[in-house]
Amino acid sequence: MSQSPREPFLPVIRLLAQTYQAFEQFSAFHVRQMGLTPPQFDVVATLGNTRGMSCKELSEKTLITKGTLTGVVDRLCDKGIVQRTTMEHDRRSVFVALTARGEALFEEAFPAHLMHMRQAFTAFDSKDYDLCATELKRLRDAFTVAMAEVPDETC
Amino acid sequence: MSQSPREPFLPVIRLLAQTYQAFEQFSAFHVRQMGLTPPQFDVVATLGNTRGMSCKELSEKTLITKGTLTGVVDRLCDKGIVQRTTMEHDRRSVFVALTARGEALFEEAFPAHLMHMRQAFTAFDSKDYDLCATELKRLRDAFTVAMAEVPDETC
DNA sequence: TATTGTTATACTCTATAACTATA
DNA sequence: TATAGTTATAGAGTATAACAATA
Repeated sequence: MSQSPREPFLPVIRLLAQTYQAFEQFSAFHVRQMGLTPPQFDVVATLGNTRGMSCKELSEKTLITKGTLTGVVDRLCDKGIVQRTTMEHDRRSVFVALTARGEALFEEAFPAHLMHMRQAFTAFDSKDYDLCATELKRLRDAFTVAMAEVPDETC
Repeated sequence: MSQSPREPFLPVIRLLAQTYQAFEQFSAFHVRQMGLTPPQFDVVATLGNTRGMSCKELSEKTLITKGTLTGVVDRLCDKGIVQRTTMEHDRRSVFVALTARGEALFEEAFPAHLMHMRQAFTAFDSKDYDLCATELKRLRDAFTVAMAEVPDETC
């Protein structure tokens, strides 16, 4: 039923979507068991093993836009997992860091999450990882380059 | 700064997330220019070149759960892009199809979207597509298998 | 009883832009 | 003026479960 591949990238796009959805489903399933949403877990994982960072930096690393990040951080504050402090040298900046409780959650949840994810890779050897990483990198860069060339079209 | 790769799958997961985000950004940018959200476009693209299908089938193809799908289809109905009809032989089912206007949108928007997406793949040859597809398939199946083995853990 | 779809909750995230306070 | 964050809007998608109609 599939047409002749006049658009040879279509299967790749479809596969990428399917792969990500499968990953998301598998990952989010476990994340929610820890009482976090995927974006919240993303923030916690980013703050883990650091002393904290500004909202700007956090936004860049998680790719969550600043407006949305405020809300996500709000909810993590409510849960007592992260805390905000204004920075001394630039009082426009807000420093976000894990609380003691957040640290504890990270120490426990992150390894547990790794263990969960590891189950998906039991059949992979180091050559497989390399191949996979190489192809993903190529794809990622293709989209990134294409996106960088587009924005002018907006106006 | 990156630790020794005790978890060799971590780079792969990170790359997958980055790749999908880059794709999403590039794709959604164009989808929104057509006045649709990504899930709405997904539905329109699935209905395109078909005579329509039940919500159940639509839900399976788009991976949008039935509860959410009702809302997405509602909004597409409001826009006059799809229409619902109850099915004769099984009156529990609802048949969803593009309207004439929806068809027109599809005929115009889908090729335009393909052209947009094609820009990301200018550097790919047929060998690249194959490699990429192979690795994505392996990853997708790994997550799918792992997910299938997990649910019992829930109880 | 099982299935299809809608409804009802209650959140969470999203985009966008205006706004505040610094710098 | 420019930057970092927050707030304000207005949607839109999500999970979940209860529900109605039909099979």
